[in-house]
Amino acid sequence: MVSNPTLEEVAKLAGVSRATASRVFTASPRVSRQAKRAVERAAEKLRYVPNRAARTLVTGRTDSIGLVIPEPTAFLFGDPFFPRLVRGISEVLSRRLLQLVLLMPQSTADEARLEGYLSAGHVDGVLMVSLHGNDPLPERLYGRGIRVVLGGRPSGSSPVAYVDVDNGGGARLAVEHLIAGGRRRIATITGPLDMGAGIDRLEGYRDAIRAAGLTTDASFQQAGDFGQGSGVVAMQALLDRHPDLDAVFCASDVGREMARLLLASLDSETSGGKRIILATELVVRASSAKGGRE
Amino acid sequence: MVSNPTLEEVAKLAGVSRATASRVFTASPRVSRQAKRAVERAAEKLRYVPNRAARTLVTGRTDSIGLVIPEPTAFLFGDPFFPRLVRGISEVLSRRLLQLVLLMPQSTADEARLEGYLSAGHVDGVLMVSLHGNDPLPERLYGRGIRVVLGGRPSGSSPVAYVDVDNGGGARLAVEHLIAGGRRRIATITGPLDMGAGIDRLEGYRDAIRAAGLTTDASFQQAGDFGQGSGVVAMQALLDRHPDLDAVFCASDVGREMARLLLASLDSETSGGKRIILATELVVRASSAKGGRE
DNA sequence: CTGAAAGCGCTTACAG
DNA sequence: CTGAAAGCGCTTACAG
Repeated sequence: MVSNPTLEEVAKLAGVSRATASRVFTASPRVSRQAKRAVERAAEKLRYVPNRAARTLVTGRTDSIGLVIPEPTAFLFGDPFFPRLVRGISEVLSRRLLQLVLLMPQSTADEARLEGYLSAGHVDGVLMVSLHGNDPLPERLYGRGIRVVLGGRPSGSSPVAYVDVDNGGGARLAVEHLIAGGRRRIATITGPLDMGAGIDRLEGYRDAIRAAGLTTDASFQQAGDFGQGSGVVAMQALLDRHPDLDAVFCASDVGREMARLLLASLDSETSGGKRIILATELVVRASSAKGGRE
Repeated sequence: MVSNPTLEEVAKLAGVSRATASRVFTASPRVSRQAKRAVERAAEKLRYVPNRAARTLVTGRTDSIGLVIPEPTAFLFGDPFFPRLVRGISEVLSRRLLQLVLLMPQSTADEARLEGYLSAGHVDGVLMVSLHGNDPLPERLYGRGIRVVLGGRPSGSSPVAYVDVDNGGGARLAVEHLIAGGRRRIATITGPLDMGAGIDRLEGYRDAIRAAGLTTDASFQQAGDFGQGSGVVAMQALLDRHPDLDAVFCASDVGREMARLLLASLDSETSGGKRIILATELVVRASSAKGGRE
């Protein structure tokens, strides 16, 4: 921290009390225009910026929000999902003058320290996305009374609020579309099965296959991680097992639209409800048409 | 923030004074084992976490470091340079129990708010990378007495400390290698010319060309932004103008090694010196060999 | 080793 | 509209 001028000094220069000076910076209406002017002038001259720690200590607010993404950065930066997410969240918060603070724990030790950081009152609330299986952080924070909202249903049951899209429905829709197009030997490259999104999409795939009376066994399913690398490998494995596949439902594909929906929901001030599931819509692309095998 | 238990409550439960309790959390040696034990026990029971704002207010430290990357997130996440950078910095800080806080201003308004955030004492120091031309933020922070270190020389002159690699020397080396390999019609796709790295690499290219007595004019130079998309476009433009090119020096190529060097230097505790320029070494790849035009 | 006390820089009832 | 005063939750000389 820096030896900034204090409110006291600003007040003195402006010829008012500290209380009045403070009111100017908290945008209180109870200040005369003269006083306001004098304080603003003094602040400008001294290049005053209110000390955040002091303000937070009394107000209990920090005006910043943490976005926690517990993914290895390499993976994180390779995924087209995240830029949109970060940018969208950033815009929403920006409009409310909230500071977005990105936190990317890279190890268990990092997560432990992060819990301390968040518990100590550094932020007013926490958003967490890309949560895997048994990550205990959300519930621990929740247990401390910290506001936390998850992007994506956690894989287990949890009291923590979350926002999600209808992954199961979206997957079902997609696979039904393939079936309607005449495909019969439909495999799937799943997402990570320790994530709600991965589980739900696989479930949707199965539902559609089952409903159509098609046979499918585990050999038609191959795990991926929503990433491109794993997709290539998985595709290879599927083709080795079933050279005559006529379609593959790729769980990661749903991911593009998710960001948009997630953000749309963030924007709608959903602090009341606990669970928010948004409808999905099917986006039909060329590769699902007859003849394509891309 | 949350209604955490206070130090006072912990002290009471432990049967000691607030001062003694505090000493336990600041790891002061002046505490008896009994007292320490009692305080730790009480803290655990109450799930106590020291209030950061209060501690910061008296110590003046936050134990967190801001990493400012003023790039549009889309671009940012597409660049292989950043994950390594973030991960590396994260590791260094993690070892010292410092919290890394990523800040990505997306607009001028964001930058203005960010200046306030950083000036208000939220972090103990600021790292900034990927600085473009006339960004005033570094100097403004510097003017406030905030510790700031830039990754990469700023394009203009500035009193702000920075760490950089020898971009000019690296570029020269690369082009000399091409010349030694018999290339004569060597073009360059530059980096952004409002960044030190872009400028310096172009300068190195020119030096090598000139020293070899080769002719080169502006038509052999095409601006890029270190990104892949701009590279494709630039390459097209160069080939349109000079279909007989026999080599292209691509400024972005040097970028891979930069991250490594930058991080190596961060790790060497360089708070004393103002300017740090690291030597570059040439990495020869297949595409520079005779016959390649990749 | 321990505690009483001062103080970090703000905000905000409270009483004019 | 304004100011004196209390208080937010800590740390840290200071004096034992």
